[in-house]
Amino acid sequence: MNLTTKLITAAEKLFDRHGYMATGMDRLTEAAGMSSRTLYKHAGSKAQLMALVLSERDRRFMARLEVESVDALFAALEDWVRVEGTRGCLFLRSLAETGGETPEIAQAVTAHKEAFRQRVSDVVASDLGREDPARAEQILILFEGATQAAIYRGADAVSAARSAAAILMGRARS
Amino acid sequence: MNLTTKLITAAEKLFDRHGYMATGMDRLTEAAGMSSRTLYKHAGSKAQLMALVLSERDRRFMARLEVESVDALFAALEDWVRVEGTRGCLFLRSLAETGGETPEIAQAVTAHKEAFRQRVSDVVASDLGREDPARAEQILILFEGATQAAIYRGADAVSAARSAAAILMGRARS
DNA sequence: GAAAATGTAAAACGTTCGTTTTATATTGGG
DNA sequence: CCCAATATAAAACGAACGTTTTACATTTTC
Repeated sequence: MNLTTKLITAAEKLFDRHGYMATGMDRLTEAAGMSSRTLYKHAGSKAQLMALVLSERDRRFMARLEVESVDALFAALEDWVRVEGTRGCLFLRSLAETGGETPEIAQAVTAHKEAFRQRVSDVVASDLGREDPARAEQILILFEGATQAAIYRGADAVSAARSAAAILMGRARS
Repeated sequence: MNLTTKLITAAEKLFDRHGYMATGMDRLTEAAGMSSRTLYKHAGSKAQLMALVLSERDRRFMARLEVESVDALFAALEDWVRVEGTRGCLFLRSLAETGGETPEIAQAVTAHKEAFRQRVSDVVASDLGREDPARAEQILILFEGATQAAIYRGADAVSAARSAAAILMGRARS
């Protein structure tokens, strides 16, 4: 495990658990086990570090969504929250914390959300055997809602979303 | 308009637009048009100010949800995002920004979300003429999802959630 | 019209912020 | 074996953080 990977892993955990702005560079350097000089050589700045974290998280999250049915999509989310916990969407959280005014972060969020939207759309199309943009938008909303509601309703929120999605997909098939 | 109201109004706007942690006390005092001494006499601390903001927002938000049908619930959300914009749920955002480690804030969020859950449950019951906890959970998730998705999908996310809710409620009636 | 309450401006508290610098140690490749 | 390259520790940068204090002005109230 190289230093950059170690840094990004430590940073993701701290940003996720305590927030982006609330996490100081001293905590970052300590958790990553490196000097601030080395940290800045690898990341450039705090905002760029956040962007690196988001990029890595996008890779890891999207890899889990390589499925072909809407039901498998929510099963994947159930796995995700079991492993990663229920602290909401790190992308939208980082956007909110910076007021959308940090270019590197805003850009990483936009890229991820567009890829995510496209993935949901593809999964719906694969499931139905045809495109259905309106239904895909509804499934996306259930997915986001499950992520958000799970913060205070727990993992049950995901299974509730899963069954709602099954009803909507059933309606699309008939 | 008394000073406390003026302070809370200014603080809500700044916290919402730029984030809680990213908003310094100097910006707060300037926007509220008062000295820091007066601000601290009214709010006590920054965390208590955030709790006051959340309490006021709860009052304003819940007042809009005094409806009797699920469709009216989403119509109310459409009005809300038209007036307040699409920056997500300030309650869950404040919780995330503080890592859930600030008691005043965590408590305000818990209280609001429980009241919100109860309201959704009541609206579903009023709409169906009977309790339906599972359906209420699904509607809650659509509501949260619309709020969250609207950040990057715009206000259309709310109407998509609205039509999904209509399908789920139709299913519950038959 | 004195007293109490409530406001102001401004400086200072010690701490932490993100970032850079200086100087030194370790280490892998030609 | 030496030389880049790459790491380290530690101090320092000015600025901003949340908060408190000092000193003074204004308004409200009995």
